[in-house]
Amino acid sequence: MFNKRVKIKELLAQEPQHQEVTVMGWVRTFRNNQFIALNDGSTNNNLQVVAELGRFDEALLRRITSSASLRVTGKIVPSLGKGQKMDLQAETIEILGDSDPDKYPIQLKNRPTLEYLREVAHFRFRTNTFAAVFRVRHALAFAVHKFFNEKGFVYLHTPIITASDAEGAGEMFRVTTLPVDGSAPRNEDNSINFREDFFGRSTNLTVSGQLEGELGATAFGEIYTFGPTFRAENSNTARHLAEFWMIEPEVAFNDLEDNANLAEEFIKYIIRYAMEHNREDLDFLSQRLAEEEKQLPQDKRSEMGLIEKLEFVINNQFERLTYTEAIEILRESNYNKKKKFQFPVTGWGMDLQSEHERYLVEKHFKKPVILMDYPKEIKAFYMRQNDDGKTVAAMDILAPGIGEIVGGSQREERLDKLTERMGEMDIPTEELWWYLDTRRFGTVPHAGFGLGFERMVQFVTGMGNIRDVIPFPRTPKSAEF
RNA sequence: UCCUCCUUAGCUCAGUUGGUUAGAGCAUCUGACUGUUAAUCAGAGGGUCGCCCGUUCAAGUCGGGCAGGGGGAGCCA
Repeated sequence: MFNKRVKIKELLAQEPQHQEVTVMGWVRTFRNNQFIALNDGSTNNNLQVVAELGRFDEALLRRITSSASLRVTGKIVPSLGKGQKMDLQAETIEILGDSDPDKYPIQLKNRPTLEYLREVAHFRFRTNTFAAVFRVRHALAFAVHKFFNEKGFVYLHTPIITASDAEGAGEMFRVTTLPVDGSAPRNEDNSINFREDFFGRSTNLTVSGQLEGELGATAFGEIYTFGPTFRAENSNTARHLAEFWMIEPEVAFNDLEDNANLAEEFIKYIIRYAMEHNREDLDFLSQRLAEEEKQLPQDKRSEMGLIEKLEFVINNQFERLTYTEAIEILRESNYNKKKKFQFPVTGWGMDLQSEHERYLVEKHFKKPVILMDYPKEIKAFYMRQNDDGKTVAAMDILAPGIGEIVGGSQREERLDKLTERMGEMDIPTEELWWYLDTRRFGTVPHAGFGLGFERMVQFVTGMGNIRDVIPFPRTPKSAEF
């Protein structure tokens, strides 16, 4: 009985010809004691249910309130009104669940802010903006798997609990079953004795699946991971989360250029997929963004609308240049000469500040930029050393409005070079014996990258805050829901 | 973690140089109307002005501390 319902999205695609249907969903608005805008989450477009005057009990109509859930049966007829092509002429209306309008926290007519909706995140999917965002998120996630599957990659589940703390990718969350009240077993020097812990050693939540990914790549040829990642950094920004989802492909026999090609093709593919399958939601989000930007001063508004921006990205080559070239552009820029940068461009070897990256992406090139070959001092130990002795085969992709969306590199496959670098950077080689073994037995050139999924969702939906593109955000001092 | 701004009704916000009973729109409730499109019209209820301490005859308003949130920065994806 219940599964006989028709989805509103399918219904709206049909022609009204007095077909008998059952729909179920949640009330968005109830106008004129007669017209119910019903939404079932399949689309932002509501079905107009008409409860003919006098046909239904006063007591029943009283219960049709914002977000009450209904089962309605009736006939689909051409609408007499102007805003929609069809109505559902209700024959029976059943309240599945009441919603007390005095207590329900979201009144759509009040234009609740994104910040407020974050406080009632358990209901925010019932708003058009969040419904659109999370349907697009779904499409992008699905496209990730589709892309790699079509290319023959193996989806490898790397561990969420890891023992190595040698990756240097940031602060970690400890995983333990030892008591936290001070009664944990101690060593002679009073440090915690983790041999007594669940895993018999100190463990953490993963900050990256890359090292394990490399183990897969050097057997399957190409793998990707797509899973949760955890960073215990005290980062309070619109683009950081303590728990986020990362996609990490790793490919044997690829060099840095292959790596950049893969990343660019991948990004374009998943955007195109969302454009083809979720056009309505993207149109809605594009409009939402335009509305929001109307309130900004002219010079702060985007030059392109959301749809326009996405089309531009999928139809144009990303700009590729080396770190060294980027430093030159920045040094020669009028911005730098007029001392408009907060951090002056001092010269080769400096780490790029986000204002520098933004200048390159948003002012100079006005498109996504792939920066390659960074000084080895500012990059991780596993990146392949270039012949110049100064740089490593690193690659960052910077997206307009978001900043770094991809970080990757060709990996150092030469055992001696790798261990030498680990020594210089105080990375314990003993702990990573299994990682180094790939360089001892059949080592191959290989490369990979990490793409922050939420940042990608931000880019595609135009949402300014990363907390609004993950269903239940985890950030410092915040883990409700 | 640093800089900066904010916190007043269920929501979004006004609130003057400190001064009597703190306002509006929307939401909610009651009534009217009935092919509406954020329906409309009339009326009603709704406040420990984030929390604590201080200055003052008097604090929503001034000062200090704390908490939460926004924007920017760092770390990064």
